[in-house]
Amino acid sequence: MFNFSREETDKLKEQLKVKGYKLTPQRRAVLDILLENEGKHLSTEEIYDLVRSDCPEIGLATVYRTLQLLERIGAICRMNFDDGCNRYELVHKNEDHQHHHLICKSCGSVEEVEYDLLETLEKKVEEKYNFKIENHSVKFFGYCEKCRNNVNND
Amino acid sequence: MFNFSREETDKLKEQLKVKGYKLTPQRRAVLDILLENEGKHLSTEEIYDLVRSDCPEIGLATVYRTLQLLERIGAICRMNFDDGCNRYELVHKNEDHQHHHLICKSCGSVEEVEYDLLETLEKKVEEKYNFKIENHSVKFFGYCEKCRNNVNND
DNA sequence: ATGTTATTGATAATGGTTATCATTATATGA
DNA sequence: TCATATAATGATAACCATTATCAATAACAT
Repeated sequence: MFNFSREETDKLKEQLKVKGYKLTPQRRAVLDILLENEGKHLSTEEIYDLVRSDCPEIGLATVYRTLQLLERIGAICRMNFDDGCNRYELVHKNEDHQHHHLICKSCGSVEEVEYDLLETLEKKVEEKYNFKIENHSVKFFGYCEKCRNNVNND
Repeated sequence: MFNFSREETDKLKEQLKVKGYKLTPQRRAVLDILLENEGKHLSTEEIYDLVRSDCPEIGLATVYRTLQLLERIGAICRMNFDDGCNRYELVHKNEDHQHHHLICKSCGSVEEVEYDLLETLEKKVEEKYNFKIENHSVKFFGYCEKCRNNVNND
C-alpha cells in the first residue's frame, strides 16, 4: 500500500513541504493511482473509484481537494474534453506545456500529439497578435484510423 | 420587436422547416440577440437576460433548448472557456471551422485568431497521425498587450 | 511527546443544465 | 379559413459535478 514509487512520492513530499502542505496517506494514494494510470486521462470520479481499493476510507471531497492541490503545485494538469467532468494527466518533468489531443468522434479515443508541431504556430500568433502565450488547450475532433477503416466516415 | 434581420430570420426559418422544426417568436428573439451581439461569446444566462427585454415572457429552459437547437442545425457554435458555462457564437456563412481564441489570464478578454494560421498545422497532424480532422478547439492562455503594459507580467 | 495547524470525512449547498408535464401555439391540409 | 396533429413553451423539479461547512483527526516542527 502506498508503495508504488518512492521516487515520485519523495518528489511530491518535497513539493508539498515547500508550500507548507502536509503529505497524507490520501494524497499518496491519489498520486499512486495517477502513476499507475499514466496516459489515461482519468476523471475525478474514476480516480475516486480506483483509489478506494487502496484506501477505502477516503472521502470523495478529499479526492477533489487533492486533485486541486496537485494541479496548483503543477504536478498534474486538468483537461476538459467537454464530457461534463474534469480529467487529469500527470505533468512530466521538463514539460511546461501540456500536450494537445486528437479526440475521435466515433470511438472517443484520445491520442496525444507532440508539442513541437505547435511551437511554430505559437510564435506566429505571439508576434501577429502581440499576446504572451503561457499555456494552451488544443483539441482536434475527427475520426481515427481505426474507425475510418471500420465504417466509411472519410 | 423580432425585426432585427429579415434576411437572417428567413434563413433560420428555412433551416428549421427542412428539419421539421417550427419558427417561434422565442427562437426569433434569441437569434436577434445573437445577431445584435456578434463577437461577444455570450453565455446562456447572458442571452436569457438580454432576450427578456424583447420577450419578457420567455423561460430560461426555452433559451437553453433554443441554443441547443441552433447548435444542432449549425447556426451557432458552442464554446467552452472553462468558466463553468456554455458560450455561443454565430457561425458565419462559408465557415466550416470555428476560430481559435486568445484568452487573457489577467483581464479575461477573448480575442479571435484567424483560421489560416492553423491550416498548416492541421495538415501536418492529419498526415503524421493519420487522423481525419473535422473540427478543432484551440485556446491560447496568456497576457494581452494591454495587461502587459499595465503590470509587468512579461 | 506536545501543540499548532492543516487535513479529513460526511454531508449540505451551489449552480449550470436537463427532464417533466400540462398548456399553448405553429404549420398543414381540408 | 378553420380544425387538427404535433411541436414548443413555461414553471419547476431533478440532476450531477463540484464546493463549502464544520467538528474530529492527523501531520509536522519544536
